Amino acid sequence: MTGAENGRRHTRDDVARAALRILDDYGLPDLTMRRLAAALDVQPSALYWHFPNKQSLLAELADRIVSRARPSESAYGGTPRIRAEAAALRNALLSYRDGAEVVASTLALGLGSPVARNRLAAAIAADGFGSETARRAATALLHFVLGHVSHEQQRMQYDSIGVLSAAPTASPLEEEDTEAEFVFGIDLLLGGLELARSRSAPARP
Amino acid sequence: MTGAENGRRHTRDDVARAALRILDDYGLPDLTMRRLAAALDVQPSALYWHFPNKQSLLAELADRIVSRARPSESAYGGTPRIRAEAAALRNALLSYRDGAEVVASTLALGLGSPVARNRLAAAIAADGFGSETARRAATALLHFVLGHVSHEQQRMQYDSIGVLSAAPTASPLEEEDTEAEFVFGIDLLLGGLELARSRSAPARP
DNA sequence: ACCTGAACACCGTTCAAGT
DNA sequence: ACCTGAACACCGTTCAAGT
Repeated sequence: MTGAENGRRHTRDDVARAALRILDDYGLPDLTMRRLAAALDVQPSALYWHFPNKQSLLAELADRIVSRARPSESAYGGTPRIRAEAAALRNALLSYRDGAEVVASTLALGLGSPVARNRLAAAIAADGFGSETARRAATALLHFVLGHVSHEQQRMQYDSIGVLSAAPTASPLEEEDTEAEFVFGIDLLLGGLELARSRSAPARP
Repeated sequence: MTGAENGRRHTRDDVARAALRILDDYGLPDLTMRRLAAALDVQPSALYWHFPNKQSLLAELADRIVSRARPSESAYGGTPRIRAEAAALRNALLSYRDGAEVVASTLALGLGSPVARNRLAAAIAADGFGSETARRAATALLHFVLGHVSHEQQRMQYDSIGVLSAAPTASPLEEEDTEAEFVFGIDLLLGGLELARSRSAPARP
C-alpha cells in the first residue's frame, strides 16, 4: 500500500513506512528484519542496503514518531506551552503501538533523536530559564513521559491479550485515569521548576 | 565460584547468581539462556526447570538488584528520607552493569517488583502525603531514576568501547557531573511535591 | 528433584554476485 | 542503485526421556 510496488525497487522511505506499519499492527517484538523483508517482498539482506543495521532503522522510526508531535494551538508561552509540548509528545508516542519503547530504546542507545528533548528544552528556555536548567529539566520531563507512556502501552497490550482483565480491574480507583496520572507527574516537575526560579537570585548566568 | 559445583545439582538460587555474574561481567545483551547454561555446565533446557522463561529470570534479577538498595544511615524522615531512598535506589542500580535496564524492562512487563516504588511511596507517605499522592509521586520519581541511570550506564558502555571518547568529550561542561544532574531531577520532583502540599492545605504557621 | 538430547522455529548480519 | 542466494553464528522454548 505504501511505496512503489510494481516495477520499481524500494527506497529507504518505503522501508521505514513498512516498518512503522508492522510496528503499529503487530508490536515491537514482531518487528524483525526478516518479517519486514517479507512484507516488502525482498530478501532480508536487501534491507542492509537501506539501513546499516536494525538499530539505525529503529532510530529512524523514533524520529518519525516524535516528529508527529504537534502541540495544540500553540502560540502562548510559559508553563502552558511546556505542558502542551509534553502532552503533544505523549500523544505522538501513543499514536503508534509500542511507540514509547521505540523512542526510549533509541534514546538509551545514544543515537536517539534529540528532537523530543530539544522541543521540551526550548519551551522551558522560552519561559525564562537558563539553557543548562532547561536542558536538565527537559531530560527529567522526557524520562517521566517515556516511562509513563511505556507503562500505559504495555497495559493496553496485556488487556488486549486478557492476561488480567475480562472482569473489571481489582482496583477501580487506583489505576483508572492514566491521563490524570500523567498530568500529576508533569505538574510535579513544573511545580519544582517554578519553585527553583523563585528561590534563585540573579547569581549566575 | 558461587553455588554447588561438585556432585550436587543446581538450585534456583545458583541460577540467579550465575545470571547476575554474567550480567555484571558482560552486560544484558550477552545474558542469554544458552550462555547461562554453559556457565553452569548444563544444557539450556535445564534452566527451564528453575524458571518458566527468561522474563521471570530477569524479574528475579531485578528483585535482587533493587533489594540491594540501602538508604544511608536512615532514621530521619521528611524530604531527606525521600532523597536518601532515591539515592540508594540509584546506587543499587549502578552496582550491576545494565542494572537500570533490567529493572526498567521487568517493570515495563508488569511483573516488575513493586519493591522500588513501594519504598519510595512509603518515604513520601511518611512525610505526610496521602497514599494516592504518594503512589503517583513515587511513580514519577521511579521513572526519572530509571531513565537517568539507564542513560548513565549506557554512556559508560560506550566510553569503555571507545565509540566516542579517547579525546575528552566535545562538551566539557555539558555532560560532566551525572550526579549533579540526578540531584537536579530529584529536587525538581520534591520541589513540586512541597508546592503541592502548600497549595492543598492552608499553610501552617 | 534435576537434567540430557534432540528438535522446532526462529533471529541479525555479511558478502560475493547479479542486474 | 538495489537486490539475490547462501551462509554464519546465533537465539528462546518444548518435550520425551533419563537418573
